[in-house]
Amino acid sequence: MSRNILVCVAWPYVNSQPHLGHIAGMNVPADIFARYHRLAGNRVAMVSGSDMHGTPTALRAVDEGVTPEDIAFRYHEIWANCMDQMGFSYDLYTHTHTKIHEEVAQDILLTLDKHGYIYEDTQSMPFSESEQRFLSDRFVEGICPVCGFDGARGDQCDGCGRTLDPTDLISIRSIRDGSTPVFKETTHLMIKLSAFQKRLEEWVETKNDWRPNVRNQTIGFLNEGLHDRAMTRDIEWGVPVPSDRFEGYEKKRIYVWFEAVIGYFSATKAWAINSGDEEHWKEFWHNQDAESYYFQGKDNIPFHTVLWPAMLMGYGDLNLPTDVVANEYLNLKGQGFSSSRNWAVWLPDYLERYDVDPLRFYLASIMPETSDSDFTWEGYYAANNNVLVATLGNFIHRTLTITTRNFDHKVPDPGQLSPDDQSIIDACTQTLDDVSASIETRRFRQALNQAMELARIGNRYLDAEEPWRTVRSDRDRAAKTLWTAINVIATLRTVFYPFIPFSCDKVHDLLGFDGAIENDGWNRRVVEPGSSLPSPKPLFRKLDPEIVEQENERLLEQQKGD
RNA sequence: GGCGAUGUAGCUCAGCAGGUUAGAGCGAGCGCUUCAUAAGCGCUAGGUCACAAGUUCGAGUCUUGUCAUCGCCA
Repeated sequence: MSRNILVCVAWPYVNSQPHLGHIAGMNVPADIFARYHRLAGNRVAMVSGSDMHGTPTALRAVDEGVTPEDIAFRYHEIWANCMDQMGFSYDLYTHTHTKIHEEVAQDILLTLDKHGYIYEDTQSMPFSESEQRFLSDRFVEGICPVCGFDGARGDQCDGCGRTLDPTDLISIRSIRDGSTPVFKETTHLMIKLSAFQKRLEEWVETKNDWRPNVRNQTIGFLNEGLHDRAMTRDIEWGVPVPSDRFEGYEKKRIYVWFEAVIGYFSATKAWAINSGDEEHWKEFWHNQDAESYYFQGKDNIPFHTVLWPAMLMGYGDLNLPTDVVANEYLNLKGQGFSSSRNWAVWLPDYLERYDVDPLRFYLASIMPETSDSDFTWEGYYAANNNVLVATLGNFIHRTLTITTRNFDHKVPDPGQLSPDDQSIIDACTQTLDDVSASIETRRFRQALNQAMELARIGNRYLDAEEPWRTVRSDRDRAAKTLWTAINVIATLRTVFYPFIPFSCDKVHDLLGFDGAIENDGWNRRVVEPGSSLPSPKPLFRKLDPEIVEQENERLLEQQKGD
């Protein structure tokens, strides 16, 4: 029975270009998951896009003296291009500065209000008299009252890490013009999160298959008790507050924490409209059998396991997350990726010089599923040359080379398989089942290892059967061996497709298959005896060992040059 | 400060309803093979399972405490 699978990927804010740390824990697993499900015959909607209204984007605009739109669209374009080049198979990759997103976000706000979950409250906020505007937390700085660091922001001190309130800052000033703000009362809309406490607790209780950190952190968050939160703020950049319902909010916007998550919903609607069936989104949000998976970083867990579900509950009749797949972080040579310090392998830069699949493969193999992991060029090099080329690529290439040379570019007819041959075919079936089960339960590294194990089985099988020898002494024997090995390749094509789709398309062609892989389903497409095979070409490029040194140099240069 | 996750061979990780000599892949050493992008296959070496105390006939596997890393909250 075909299922409806909604794949939601975190919305990056667009204040820099993407680097490997951004994609390793979110886009890569989400795409593996989505491609697997499509191949398995399920209906998938995979959506995400740029969070245009994030504070970092507005801050960068201040730094550069341009508008937030300029920054947001500049980087959105780069992101969208990279997503495409990486083969991340979004059904829609959009952004939050669209008409439909605005409408949907406002509709959610108004509906929550109609259901009694919105109220007004006043708070004291820094106000710039020179600019006649309120300054949100990140737009003021001053001396930290705890450690004395001069440059602490309104929300946090970078000197000691302490969380702050703007009122705590000594010698508070605006980061925009250095003027000293005064504190003024301002009114905001609040969401009554406390109303959802019990329902959320009961709901989370049922989620036994969530990863331990997701589940426990959510329970911990709920145990502290939910506090109502402001969901508007004094800023010009963002989604306007509906003026026919709320007066005096012309210069306020919906708070980005509230609005950005709505992107999952608005993007599904936008995708449905694009696809020509406006109601199609309901199959993923209303249909109670639909499943939804949210791929996130570990810093975002409560937003997706508590706040967003609360909003959905308050709105009514929308599906809550099936699972929130939160990954840890990818580091770079032991240190966290940092845009500001230019400590990063930038994706556009990578894509200019290297292939996509080796990166997808390496990132999947070191996916930070249970703890932070580390990208190194040594590791990348080794994964490419010692595993991708040596184990997988070599198995495929040696099999096809012997076959095409000795059987006139035709798939040999195996006749009756021996028990040894049959056990290899059984291993193919087993691998399909194993990889499927691992991806279903979101264990991506394990799935990848299980897939690679089949290539090792294939290599051992060839070494044991020695078809290059039997092709002269016992041609029927060689035919059985090679037909069997080619069927292993057909299986590898399937089980690796979620991870390295570009290479699997090539394998599909090397096997002389027609049509698209996705039409073949999650199975071993049986290779027909007598069908013709093109001349094999190596799937992967071997890397020169020197690239390790070069790339490490490059990282240092990049930092210096910044 | 509170909460959560993580800490197992050089590297990446399994193992955790407690039970024979702690496993895999990569890397290293040795050997075999030559169909293959000098790729493949086999064997070997390599671990005080972060540290300490405790429960138990028996603990990477349970309890408590400590330390380290990362994240969240205050």
